[in-house]
Amino acid sequence: MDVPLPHLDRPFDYLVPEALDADARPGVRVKVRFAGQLVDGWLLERAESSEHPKLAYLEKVVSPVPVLSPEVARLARAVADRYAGSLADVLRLAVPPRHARAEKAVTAADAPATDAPAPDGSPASAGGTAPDGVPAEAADADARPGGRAEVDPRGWRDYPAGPALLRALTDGKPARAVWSALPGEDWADRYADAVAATVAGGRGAVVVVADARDLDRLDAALTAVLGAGRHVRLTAADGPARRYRAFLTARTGEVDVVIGTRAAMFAPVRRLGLVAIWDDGDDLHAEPRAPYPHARDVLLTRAQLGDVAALVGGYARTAEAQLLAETGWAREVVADRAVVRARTPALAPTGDDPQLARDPGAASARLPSLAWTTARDALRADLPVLVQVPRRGYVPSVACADCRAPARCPHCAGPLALPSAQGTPACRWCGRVAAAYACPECGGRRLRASVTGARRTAEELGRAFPGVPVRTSGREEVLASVPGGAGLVIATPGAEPVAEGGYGAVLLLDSWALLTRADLRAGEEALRRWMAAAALARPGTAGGRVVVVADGALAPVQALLRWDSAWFAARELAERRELGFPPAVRMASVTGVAEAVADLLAGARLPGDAEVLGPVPADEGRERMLVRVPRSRAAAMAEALHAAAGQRSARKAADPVRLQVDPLTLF
DNA sequence: ATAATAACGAGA
DNA sequence: CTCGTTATTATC
Repeated sequence: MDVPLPHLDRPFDYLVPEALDADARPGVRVKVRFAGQLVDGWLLERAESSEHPKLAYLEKVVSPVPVLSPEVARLARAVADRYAGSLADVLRLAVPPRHARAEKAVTAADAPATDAPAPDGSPASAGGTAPDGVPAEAADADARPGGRAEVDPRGWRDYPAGPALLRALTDGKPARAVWSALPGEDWADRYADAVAATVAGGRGAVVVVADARDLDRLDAALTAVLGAGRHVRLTAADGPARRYRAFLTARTGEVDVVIGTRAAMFAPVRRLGLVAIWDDGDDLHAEPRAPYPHARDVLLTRAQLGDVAALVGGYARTAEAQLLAETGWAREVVADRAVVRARTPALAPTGDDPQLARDPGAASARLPSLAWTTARDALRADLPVLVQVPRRGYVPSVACADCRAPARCPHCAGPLALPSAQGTPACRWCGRVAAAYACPECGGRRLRASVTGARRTAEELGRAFPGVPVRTSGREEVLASVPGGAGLVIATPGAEPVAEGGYGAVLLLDSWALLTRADLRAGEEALRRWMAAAALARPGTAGGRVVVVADGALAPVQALLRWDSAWFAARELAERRELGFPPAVRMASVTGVAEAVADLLAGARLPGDAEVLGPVPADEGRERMLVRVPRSRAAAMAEALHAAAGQRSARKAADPVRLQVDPLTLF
C-alpha cells in the first residue's frame, strides 16, 4: 500500500479479477480501493486464500512490468525495519517513478527476452518477514559457466589481500572488504577490476559513488574494462525518463552491472554478486528523505541478505568501516607500510601565522611561507599545484573590516568567529569572547565575516605567481581533470580535479574551517577531505609535496602525515565506544514539537536498556530527543519507535514527529 | 479520508 | 432503556 502512514505498514489482501490475472504478477504496481478511495500499491505476492473475510477486488494493474524484484522487496522491508520506517517510504526510494514512454521503449525493444530468463523464477514471496531461504539470484549463480576469464589482478597487487579478493569475486564467494586506497591510486580502475572479476564469475554488481564526477570516472573505467553496453548508470541527475529507462534495463536483466549515486543503491540486478561503495564517508551517501537510509548500510544489508560480496573503499576510512573490520565482518585490504611510504607524497604541517610569511609573494597571497615556497618550487619544476580552500557555508572566520587582516584571539592567537550575524566574536580555540577587539595591524575596530572563497584566493594567488595559469573548481563549475605542467588549481573540498601525472604540490588551507566544526565527525571529515586532495599529488619520490596548514600535533593531522587513516578510524571508534556514540551503539533521534516528541516516547515500548537523552533544541521551535541502545538492541528499538509512530498516526496526532536512526549529525 | 463501531449522556 | 451525539478504530 503506497501510503506512508506507519500504522498501515503491512500487506493487505485483495481478490484478483479474471481480467487482471495474467498481469497481476508479484512486483507490479497496482491501484486498489482502500477506505473508499483509489490508492497506489504494490503487488507483493499471489496467494490461494486469505484470512480476511471480505475482500475487495484489485482495481487495476498500472503496468504489467514487475518493477519490484523479490530481492529488492526483501531488502526494502529490511531497510524499513532497520530505520524505523515504512515499506512504502523505502519503495519510493527504491523504484523510480514510472515513465510510460521510457517503459514502452524498453519493453518493446526486448519484449521476447523479458519472459524467457524469468528474473523472478522463484514463487515470489516479497512480503518481507517470511524468509524463503536463498534468494533466486544466489541459486542461479551456481549455474555459472565453468570456464571463466581471470581478471588481471595487477592493479590490486599493491594490496596483499587484493588478488585474493578478485579471485573470490570471480568464484562467486561473498567476500567482504574494507579497502584503504593508496595515494595516487586510480580507485575507479580498481573498482572496475572488482566488477569485471564479478562479471567473469557470471554475476552482477551494484556500485554507488557520491557524486556525478566520481560517477563519470567510474563509468569511463568500466567502459574501458567491460566494453560499452555491459553496465548502466542510475542517477537522479539524469532526469526521470533516463533514470527509469536505466532502471528497466537492469530490471529486465539486459545488463547486470549498475553504477550510480545513492539512487542506485536499490537497483535490481540479476544474480547480484557484488555491492560496492566508494568514499563512504561522503555525506552525500545519506539519503535525505524518510526513512533516511545510508547507502553504505543499504548495500551492506543487501550483502548480508543475499550472500553477496561487499567492497567499502576510500582513501580515508570511516569509523563505520573500521567497525566492519574490527568485528571481522569484513576483511581489511590495505597496502604494506613500505608501499604506503613509497607512494605517499612528502607531507608537512605548517602554522597559520601570517608573521611567518616574510616573502613578499607569500604575504600578498596570505600564505604561510612553507606553503608558498612549496607551491613556488613545484611551479618552477613545471608541475601543477592544487590549493584546497574552504567552501562557503561554514561558520565564517572574521577579519578586520579596514585592512582585511584575519582577526585573532588576543589571548591565544586562535581564529575569531562570529557565532551569529550580530553576535560578539569569540575564539574558536579557547572560546574566550573578544568584546573589545582592535586590529593589531591598523587599529580598526570593525570586523567582517571573511571566508575567503575560491575566487578570491584564485585572484590573490594569481598575483603572487604572475604568468601561471589559474583554474578554479568549485560549486558552479567542477573540473574533472587538468593537464600536467605548471598551473594553479583552486578547488573546494570534493571538487579537486585529477592532474595528469599528479600534482607537484597540494596545499590544504581550509584546516580550521574543517576541524572546528561542532560535529562528531569533524576530525574524520577533515582527514577524509585532506586525503582525497593529497592522494592527487605525485609520490614524494617523484617530487610530490603536501602542506597542511594545521597543528601537527592534532590526531587527524598526524593521521594524514603518516597516511594512516586506519589508525585514526580505530582511535575514533574507540572514542565513540567510550562516549556511547554511533557506530559503537545505535541511536535514534526523535524530532518535533515538545509535546509530540514526549507523546511518542511515552508510547514507545523501548528495550529496557535504552537510554533517552535530551531534549536538545532543534530548529523552528522544535526539540530533539536521542534514544541510545546497544547494537544488539537496535532492531527492538527501531520496532518500538515505528510502532509508537504507528499509534500516533492511527489516532491522527496532529504534530508530525521525525524519526531518524543513526542520524548523520547528533548535535 | 471515511465508514463502522464503541462509548457516552440526556431525555423518556 | 433508547436515541443521538461523539470519540475511536480499522481500512482488504
